[in-house]
Amino acid sequence: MGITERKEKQKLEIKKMILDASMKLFVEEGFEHVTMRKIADLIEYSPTTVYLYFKDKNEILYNLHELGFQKMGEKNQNLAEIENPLTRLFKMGENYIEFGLENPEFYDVMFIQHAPMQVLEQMENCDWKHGEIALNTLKQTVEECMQQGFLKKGNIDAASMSIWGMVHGLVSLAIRQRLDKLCPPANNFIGNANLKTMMRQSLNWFLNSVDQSGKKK
Amino acid sequence: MGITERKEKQKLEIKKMILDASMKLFVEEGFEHVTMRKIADLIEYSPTTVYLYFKDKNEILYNLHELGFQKMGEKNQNLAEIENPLTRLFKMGENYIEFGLENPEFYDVMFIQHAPMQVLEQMENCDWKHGEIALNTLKQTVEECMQQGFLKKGNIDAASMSIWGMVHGLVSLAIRQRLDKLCPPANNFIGNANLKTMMRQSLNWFLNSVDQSGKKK
DNA sequence: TTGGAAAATTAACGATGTTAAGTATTTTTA
DNA sequence: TAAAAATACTTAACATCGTTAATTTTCCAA
Repeated sequence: MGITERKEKQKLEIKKMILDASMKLFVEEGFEHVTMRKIADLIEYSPTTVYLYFKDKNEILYNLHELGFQKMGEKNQNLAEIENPLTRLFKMGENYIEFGLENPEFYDVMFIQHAPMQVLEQMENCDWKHGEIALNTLKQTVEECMQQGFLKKGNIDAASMSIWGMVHGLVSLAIRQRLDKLCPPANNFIGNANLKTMMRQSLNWFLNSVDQSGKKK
Repeated sequence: MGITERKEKQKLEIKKMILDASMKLFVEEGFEHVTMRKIADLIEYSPTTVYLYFKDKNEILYNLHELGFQKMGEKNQNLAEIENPLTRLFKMGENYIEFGLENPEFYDVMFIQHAPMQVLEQMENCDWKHGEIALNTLKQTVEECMQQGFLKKGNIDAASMSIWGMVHGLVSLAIRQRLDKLCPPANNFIGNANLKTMMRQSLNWFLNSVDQSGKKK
């Protein structure tokens, strides 16, 4: 029955068009410019048509949040080959910060906006799959670090949360303009080298202080 | 000329009424329920009257953000008496986390929402005074910790940002529902003891790992 | 008492997300 | 192939939002 098959393909195509349009809007014009009507304009359909493919705006944002995790995953492909778990941990942090500063709109919908979590709450299996996966790879690395004496042994969950918290804290403060006026040269902006350098220094200080393996280097 | 004086007092009173109404709304009903019309309803004036006392909604939110810092300052009065800088640092973190979990709406407008920073950008002297003051007391404590050998000596700014980043990261992840599904007992909610305990453990692990003063205790 | 400033209101504009009802289009059935 | 049924899409509308312009009411001074 090739006919329903084709129809489903068309349906998926339009879904993709909608998501592409949303992405274009929020990457190029920022989050608040992602509106149902502008999306409809871009794909040249009427606003209500969008509702035939997505339940509501939150569902669109949920899908964008998923695409964000996909994009972040791609950036993290350079981690697998790093043997030393502490070096890997540092690179993970560096990747995370870079991703956030380079893709502030994606970062926003992944870790700051309410919308995707609201969608999650109304699903039958309402786990935050993407968050769990990401956190688990962090935990794994933290565990390796503890086993090899790079990190003080202790509650792996607590330690992982510290580290995630730290990098998320830096990135989200930057994205929400809390560091613009605080970091030395007054004219910082997201993507600015100064900001990134400062954040890398913070990460560096943290991991150096935390490193228990005698004096490394 | 007591007449213009009284008028100014009345003007201030209405300003206060507006801010009180806004606070009531966002504390009791959450951020997105703070609307100009609801504020007007509460103070029993027409919506446009609010604009005679505040330039726009952002300016109201800016004032709420200021009140938040005031409230946070009150909570931190228990710090002055703590001699040991590392103990003080821990208490600072604990206070910060508690404040965030107990006043999520205040925390939101202080450290997450765009609005207050947008107001700042259009002021002549556009420093983020409140942020700077708070960060400076943190820096001071970090410096003391370094001088007394509790923390690895290094860039004070970087170290301070690490610590602020960490606690802000934890609180903002919690406030934006990123920890609800992640922390063991599935039914976490803001204000929940589990969440708070987990965060304290993270803070604890962090500061213990970072502590350089031989084996304390 | 009246004229003018100050304070407050009404009405409206252009957005927003979303729903209900109606129209085209396409597919299935007789 | 023509009628019936299902699908796809649009138009119109609702309630809400922040905000501005024009208008009315209130109040004080000459």
